[in-house]
Amino acid sequence: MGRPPCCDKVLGITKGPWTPEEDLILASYIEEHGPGNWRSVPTNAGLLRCSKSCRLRWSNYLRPGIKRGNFTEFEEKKIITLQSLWGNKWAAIASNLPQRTDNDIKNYWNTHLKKKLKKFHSVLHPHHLGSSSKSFEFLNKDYKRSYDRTSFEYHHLIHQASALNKFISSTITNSITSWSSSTTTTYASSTGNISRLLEGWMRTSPNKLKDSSILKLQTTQTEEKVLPGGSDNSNNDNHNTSNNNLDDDDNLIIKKVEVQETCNGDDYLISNEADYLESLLKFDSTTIHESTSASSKEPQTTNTTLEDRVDSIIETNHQGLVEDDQDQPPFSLLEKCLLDEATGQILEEDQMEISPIC
DNA sequence: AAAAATAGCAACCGCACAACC
DNA sequence: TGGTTGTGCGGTTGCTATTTT
Repeated sequence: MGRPPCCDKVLGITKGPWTPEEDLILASYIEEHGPGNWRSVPTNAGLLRCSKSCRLRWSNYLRPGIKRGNFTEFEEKKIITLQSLWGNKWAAIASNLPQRTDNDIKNYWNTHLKKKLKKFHSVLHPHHLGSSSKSFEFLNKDYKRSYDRTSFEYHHLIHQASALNKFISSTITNSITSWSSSTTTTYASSTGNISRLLEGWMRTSPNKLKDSSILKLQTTQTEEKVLPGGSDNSNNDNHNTSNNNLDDDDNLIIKKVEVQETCNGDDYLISNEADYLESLLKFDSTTIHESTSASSKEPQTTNTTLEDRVDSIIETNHQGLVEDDQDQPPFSLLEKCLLDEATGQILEEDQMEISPIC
């Protein structure tokens, strides 16, 4: 069976980068008719593009409300956290960052965050160099099954979670200064995006739009100001990013020294596991109850052994994954710890809770 | 100053799945 | 019930800009 050939196999279909004219045509059409029925969009709008290409262009670039440019430290830590929980579920992650597209997040992960995590992994496991491309999959994997508390994996998870927690805290703290000085740009509408495009296009092709009606359209249809600097702005963003990367590299070096200083023996593992488990137990039992078991109203006892408590945490976490109809997202305490301790007031900062993965 | 290497990102590709007929 | 279509999604590619040599 299988799908018939995509329309982009048809001769005469334009591929490659979109021109400002095409963007304008598409945006105008969507604004008039609304998104949907993409099959008919190229024909009706008079575009020599495949429907898929139109949909992607709209959803990843022209759609109103898309924020482009630098990711904030809050967005960054949210991506790191969610990726560690869900893996490469970019659409799900993007749903928690409404102004970002899945493609944008994916690119940012692949070009920035993955490198940071790779370095982090190499610091943690210098003897496992080269196997760090999936640094945090241990969380995602372990998230999906129950644990044997006597197993090596269990202790390894606790250890890595502790290290991850510290890493995120360190990265966030170190990046706050650099990120806070950078600015992000919100493109409130598709016409705003097109204005930016036109600006950039005119810079590279100053003669192209000399008498273009599109230019007139741009200046008359939108009251929005083109950002000062236009494409230069993005260049500045790139510079900022580069500087940030340098900063992060320095921070990672410092971090490496710190880790090496504290990783001098087995005591490190034991003490940190103990510390981390202790930190887990500091959570109010009501919080555990509310975040993982909305259906049960029974109060949680706090007079239990450490092992029992951890078992309870993991068990409720596991159940949380199974029960789809819960009001609360299936967040484990471990994950909540990572989230809260690593990011400070992550939820308070933004008044936005993380949606459960579908 | 020029060539090579690298980074960043927009766009493409192909699979999966649900809705529809 | 099975085929077709539309859409969503994640992985990958290829172009351009920037940095390094």
